[in-house]
Amino acid sequence: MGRWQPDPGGRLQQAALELYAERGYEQTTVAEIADRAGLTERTFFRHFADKREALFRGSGELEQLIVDAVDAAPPSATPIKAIAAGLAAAGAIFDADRRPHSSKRQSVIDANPELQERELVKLASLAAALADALRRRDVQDPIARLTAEAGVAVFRVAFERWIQDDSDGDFARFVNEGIAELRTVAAG
Amino acid sequence: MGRWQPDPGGRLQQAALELYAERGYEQTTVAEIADRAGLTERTFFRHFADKREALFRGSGELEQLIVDAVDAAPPSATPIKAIAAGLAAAGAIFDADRRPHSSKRQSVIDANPELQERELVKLASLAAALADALRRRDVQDPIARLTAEAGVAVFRVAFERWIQDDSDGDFARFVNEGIAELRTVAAG
DNA sequence: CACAGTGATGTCAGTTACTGTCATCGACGG
DNA sequence: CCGTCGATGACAGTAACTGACATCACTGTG
Repeated sequence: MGRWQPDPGGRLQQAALELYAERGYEQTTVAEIADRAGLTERTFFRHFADKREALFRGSGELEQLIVDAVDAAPPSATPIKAIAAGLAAAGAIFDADRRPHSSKRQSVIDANPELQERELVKLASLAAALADALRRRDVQDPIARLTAEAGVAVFRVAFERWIQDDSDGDFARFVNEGIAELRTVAAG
Repeated sequence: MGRWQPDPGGRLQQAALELYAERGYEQTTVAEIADRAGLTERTFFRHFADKREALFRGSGELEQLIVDAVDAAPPSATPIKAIAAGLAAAGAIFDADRRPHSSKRQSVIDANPELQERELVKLASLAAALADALRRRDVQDPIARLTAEAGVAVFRVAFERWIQDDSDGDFARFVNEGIAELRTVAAG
């Protein structure tokens, strides 16, 4: 059948997103996803650890992009500024990937608790990676960890605003807004 | 058989914690848990939505306790101070529940990604509830949300320190330390 | 142009989490 | 003593996920 057609992982991801959006995550079986991609259920599980992961392809690359940007921040930058620079770099993916795709994917996630659960894992992974990046900048714990967690909170707020935004603002702008608000919070 | 013996939910929770600790979460089947509790697998799923939930009994009550304490904080308290008061109130459960139990439970969670995933959900639920509590205090978004997220980060750090602490410090002390460090972070 | 090697896929059997349905038990009020 | 009711048991079924092995298509080598 579909043996040796290109990018099986990508086809599976696309099929999963479509089916999750069409009939809901729970109402979709892995066999159906594999069918639409011209593959078998067994092959699905060779590309993705479980049914949820099909929606989180590329999350590793996004994390790496952000971490690299934190590493690239000048040594003189404070921890929170380094994090801000890292998060702003995510715009390179988001602004290219385009909002419609991100929006569709996010609405699928928002409609299902299991997928939200997995999203939390990805964000926690990001937080851990950011904390590590700060430690490489000789930031001590718990400053490193708290800054990383706060940074992820800013990331979430910024992403949400970016998705809902009409005025075609770029992602970095929303990050900077969130950082400014974080300062206000902690000063209280 | 074990019909009509008291507190079936509690017995199931206890059996689950023991088995997860003895042979690991994945190596334990729900049927085994139910067996040890003198019940059937079907009854397990009447008390818990899934295999993971057996370890998170009472998380709702903990959340309620914290939220109530936030609500009880004086109107003059800043958002971050109200959150601090709420988190400190969790000591009423932790200091009573005693560290050995919390410690055993946490080591089981730390040994398994699926359980960590569920723990993240509970923390996210806490964050959402804290944000709601702040909004009831007329705190606007995104201040409410960011403060709540930062508060949960403080909670995690405090809990970790409390578990590892030798000197019998109470939970509230670690919360206040974390809050102080959060201020340092954001000022950077 | 054969042909062996290699990695990805298909096939199949099996385990287990989880659900729906109905029978049954034990407490409790009348 | 009896009927009601909530909790449990018994049983069948679905679907996620895994292990083992066969098979396909591409690769290079002669």
